This record gives sequence, structure tokens and C-alpha cells, in this order.
Amino acid sequence: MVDVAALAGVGLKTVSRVVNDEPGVSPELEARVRRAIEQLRYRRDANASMLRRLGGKTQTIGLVLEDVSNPFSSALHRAIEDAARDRGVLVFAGSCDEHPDRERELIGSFRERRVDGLIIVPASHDHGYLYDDQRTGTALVFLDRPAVHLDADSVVSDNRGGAIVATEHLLGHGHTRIGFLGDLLTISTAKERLAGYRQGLELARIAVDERLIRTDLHDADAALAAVGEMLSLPDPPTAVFAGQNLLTIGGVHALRNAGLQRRVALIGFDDLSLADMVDPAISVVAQDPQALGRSAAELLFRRLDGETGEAVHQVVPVTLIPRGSGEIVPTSPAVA
Amino acid sequence: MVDVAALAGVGLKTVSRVVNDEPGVSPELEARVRRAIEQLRYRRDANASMLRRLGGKTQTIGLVLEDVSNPFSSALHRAIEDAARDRGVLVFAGSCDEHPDRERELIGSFRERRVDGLIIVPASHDHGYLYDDQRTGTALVFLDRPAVHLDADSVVSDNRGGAIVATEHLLGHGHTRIGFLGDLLTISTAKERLAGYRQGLELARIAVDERLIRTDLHDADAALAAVGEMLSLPDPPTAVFAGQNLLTIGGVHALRNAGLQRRVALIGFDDLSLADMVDPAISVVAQDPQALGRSAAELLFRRLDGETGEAVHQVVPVTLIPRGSGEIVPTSPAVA
DNA sequence: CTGAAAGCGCTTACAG
DNA sequence: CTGAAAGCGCTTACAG
Repeated sequence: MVDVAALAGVGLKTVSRVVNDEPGVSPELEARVRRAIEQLRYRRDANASMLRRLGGKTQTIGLVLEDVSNPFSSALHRAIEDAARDRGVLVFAGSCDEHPDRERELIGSFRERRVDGLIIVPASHDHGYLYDDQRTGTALVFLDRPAVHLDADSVVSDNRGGAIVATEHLLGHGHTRIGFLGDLLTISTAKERLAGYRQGLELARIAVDERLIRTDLHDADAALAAVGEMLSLPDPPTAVFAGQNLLTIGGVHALRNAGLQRRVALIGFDDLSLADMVDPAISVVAQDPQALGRSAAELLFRRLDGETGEAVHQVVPVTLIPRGSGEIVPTSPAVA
Repeated sequence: MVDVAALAGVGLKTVSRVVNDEPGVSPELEARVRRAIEQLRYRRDANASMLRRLGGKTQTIGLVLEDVSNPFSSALHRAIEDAARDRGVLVFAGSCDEHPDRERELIGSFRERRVDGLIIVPASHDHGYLYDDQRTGTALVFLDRPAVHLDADSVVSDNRGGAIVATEHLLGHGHTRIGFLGDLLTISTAKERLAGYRQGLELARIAVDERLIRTDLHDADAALAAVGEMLSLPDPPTAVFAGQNLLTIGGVHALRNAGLQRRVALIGFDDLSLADMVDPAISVVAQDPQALGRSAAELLFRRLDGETGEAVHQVVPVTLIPRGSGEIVPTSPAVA
């Protein structure tokens, strides 16, 4: 910037004015400065610029995801990017693969770079460590899962409601023995979906059979094995509700292996690409990652704009999409 | 940092030494400084820190993708994130949706934040505007598509080779009328894949029928329509080679709509999740996004470590995965 | 082993 | 409308 000022034969402050589009620079000087900028290919250093501005914002936010490469996370990411772009804000993203340590590391790195806000799909189960950040003005929004031990905004899917709807849908088609496949119960969404499943059965006054509930399954293979075991019970399930993407895939595999994909009903939580091309097409409770991401970004920017009200907790609706697999009716054991 | 120094009763420089793990601080003073840091919850400002360091690195890189939410882009992203994490480097990511303007905007924002390097899946067709960045020390790697009008490292898939393999695979199963679905020809990968298709036919001395080549298709619907039209030709294709993910999906839809999914062969370029559960399972030429991303990051960091050799151009192999749809043999017109 | 002074690239608060 | 001085939070280059 000094070089530009020297070349243009003006003071430092005048260059600063031009670069920041501040008013009060004569057209003649402005032209000289712009010419010098062009000639020297000068680019203002945003980091230095923000250093001196009091309460300066870096115009960056940090995004903590489960895994930037999984379809749900990356859809959230895109929705947040779009909202951020409208504001000229750049986003740092990182994956923590359900490791609490990695969450803290990532946030530590974001903090060193002085991000203005954080949108967090949390892996840890105690967010008290963010209290200082919150107090000192970092905007915080929890996404997909609420904060624990911290009073902060959150945006989550209607996990329990969606699980109730899926369970009732299966019950409505005549199923009473419905297997449940759940992710790690340390993940709040998994817990909520299980609670919804139980609640759906209770509302219909169907006794819960604990042998049909398999939790802490974290990948497709675990789900495949779990369904295999359920199917060899003396009184096997006639339908399966898979509480998550990968578990749905494992469930479909298990049913196909057993040749039962047209006999045993299946509903998955969270949509899958190509779900409509599998035979039978896979019925799902679809989440709305665009809405989740957009809402989280909106809440974050509202906080950055000075909103100081109580923590907001938004719940985004989910939608049952019947495609075939969830509409299979139970076959009598004799026929099966 | 002044506050910490004051509380600990030491000089500024001593705090700086402790924070940066520099040697030569007595254990006693170090303990006092650490206590003060703890008490004041001090966090060093990485942006300010880097400002004074000469040739200071921000330990950030910028990643320009087609779309953070598409599976191919996000797999690249994850591979790059992992490599960056090993070095304590944070990544800014952004989507440009094939808009050259957006590519320049994004890179402009990254430049203002003084990223150390850029990994770019380019949307524009002239990268001369990056010459100054390159000269002033920004490391540059082009990913998935090479740079145009700029001599820079690149990592791309073996697009032409993969297309030849796919075409020869179909020829080997007796097909001579093979439809080609291609993305916008402004995208180099689309051009290469088309070239590979032509080359495969030529090697087998099969005349190319231009009516079987449809390019500039950018989404599933366009591919669906294109296949519909091909099928109503007097001499329709007995196989289809889809040059990209979404086009594969559109192609499958079109064949199913026509009830021909078991009659007309199909191979897609780039793998799809659930491809093995569709009936028939979808044969593909799979790319290796992990290897692409990892290699790009390695090249980038090698440049950042001072490597000044000629621009490197890596080609990552692709793999044909036969799953069923690509192994269908042509039915005689009479039977069809 | 320790710290006071100068400076990174910029903006603020001020005086003209 | 214009610019010289001071300062943002830190590190460098020095002197002790």
C-alpha cells in the first residue's frame, strides 16, 4: 500500500480510502491511485485490514461437519456456502468423523484464525468449552444435533416425528414386528429416532420386542449382520426401519441376500440417491439438508448482526416418501 | 498478549517465546506465563502472528470445486482435507458450478485472505490471470482438468483411456451401435471422454455414426431426452456410454421408461452409490477421487516446501467395474 | 535467559 | 478533500 501511495504520489490514507470505497476523494486522485493499483497489481491484505478495525470481522466462518464427503454433510455445506456467499463470507470446513477430539481441534484452529462464527454438527457431548467463545462474541449455531451444556442456537430435523411417521406407516400396512436399526446411541439423532420408533409402537399399543432393536450400528456391514440375525429369529420381523443412510444400504443388502426384498418391508431414515431405481424402490423419511443448512446460516448471521435474544431452537420437518419398499404388506409365515 | 505479559510480570517477547514453543525460557518464567495464559484464556491471533513473519504462511489453502455437495467434488475435498490436516493447514472451499466468473471471484476472496496455495477444479478457460499469483509464490495445482494458458501442475483422471476401455468393453460384447452421452464440450473431461469413445470405435474400424453422439448434456433430464430420441432412430443403439454421473442416471431412467434396461447395455463414467443394487446393476468406469485429491494436495505441499521444478502433470488411472448393465449382449432387431 | 524498540500492512482518530 | 501520527497483535533484530 505504501508502494501504491508512493507511485500515485498521495498519502497512505488516500489509498486506503480508495481501496475501501470511502467517499471524499477527488476524482483526479482516485484515478491516479487506481492506476497505481493496476500497475503494481496491488491486492489489499484482508487479514491486516481487519487487525486494526475495532471489533473487526474476518468475514469467515468455521463449519464443523461429520464428514465433508458424505452426502448429508455436503448438502448442508452447500446451503451454508450459498448463504455465506451472499454476505461475502468465506467458509472453512472440516470433518470430525464423530471424534470429539477432532471437533475441539478443528474449532481451536478456527479460533486462531478468528472466524466470526461457527456452525457445528457436534461430535462431542459437552460444549461448555465454547462458553468463552460465545461470551466474547463468536456466533454459534448447532446443526443436526443440539448443544450439550451450553445455551446456543440449534437447527435439527424432526427426528422423533419422522421415526413415528415411519413406524406408523409400517403399522398401517399391517406390520407388528418391525425391526429397528440404529446408529451409536451417543448420537442424539439416533437416540431420537429410536425414541420415535418406540413411541410409534406404544401409540398403537404394540409391545416392544427388544430383540428387534439393534443399536450402535455405525456402518452398512453392521446393519447387514444385524438384519441377518433378526431374520433367523423364530419370529422374525416383517418390516425393518433403518435409522440412517448406511444402515438402510446394509438392510437392503441383507434382505436381497436372503431373497426377501419383496417380502420384508423397509423404510430408511434420510434419502439416498438412486433409491428410486432399486427394486423395490426404497421408501424413506427424507430430511431437508438445504433447509437445515440455510436456517443455520440465517441464525448465525442474525447473531452476527447483533441479535441477542434467547437461544433459538428450530426443528425442520421431514417427509415420508413412499416408493415401494415401505408399502410391502406382511406375508403370513406359512407363505413365507 | 500484553495482558498476559503484564499478569505474568514478564516481557512481551517472553510470552511470544512460550506461545511459539521457542527454546530458551527458564522453566519458572514459562510456568508463570502458562498460568497467565490459562487465567486470561489467551489465544494467539494467527492472522496477526503471520503478518510480521517474513514470507509468513497463513497455513490455509483455497479449494475451488465444481460443487461442494456433489459426490465427486466432496470426495476430492475430503482427501485434500486429510492431507492438509496432517500439516496443520486449514482449507477454504467454494463451489463455482461451471461459472468462470465464480471461479475468479472465489480466487479473489482467497487471495485477499492470503492463502498459501490453491487447488482448482477450473470452470474458466483461461488461467492467465493467475500468472501473478504464481510468480509471487502462491502454489497452484489444477485438479480434474488442466490449466489453460498457464504452466501449472495438474492431476487428472485418465479420461480418454477410460472411455476407450468402456467402448472396447461394449464392442467386445458384440455392440457396434453405441450411443454416447456427453457433458458440455467446454469441459475438458467431456471432450476427452468423447475423444476416447471415437478412438475406441476407430481402433475397431467401426464407423462413427454422429446421430448416436449427443453432447452438451448437463443434467439427467437432458440425458433422458437424448436417449429417448436415440431409441426412436430407425437403427437405434444397442448400448449406451454415459460420460458422466448425472447422464448415467438419466440414461438408466430412459431405458427403464422404454422397458429396455435388460436389452440395451449401459456403462457410465464415474461411479454411483447404490449402483450395485439397481437392476441390472450399473457397470461403470470408476474414477479414484481419493487418489486425485491426495495427489493434488501432495503436489501443492511439495511446491510450498520449495520445489521449483517444471510443472508436473499426473494422470490417475480409472477402473472398469462390470456389474451387469455393461455386459448385456445385443438382441437381434427381430427379437427386440 | 530476557526484554525494549521497531515494524508487518493496514485503519483510526485527528489536524489541517 | 488530504495526510501525518499512532496503534491493531504479533514477531524480528538487537542489546544486554
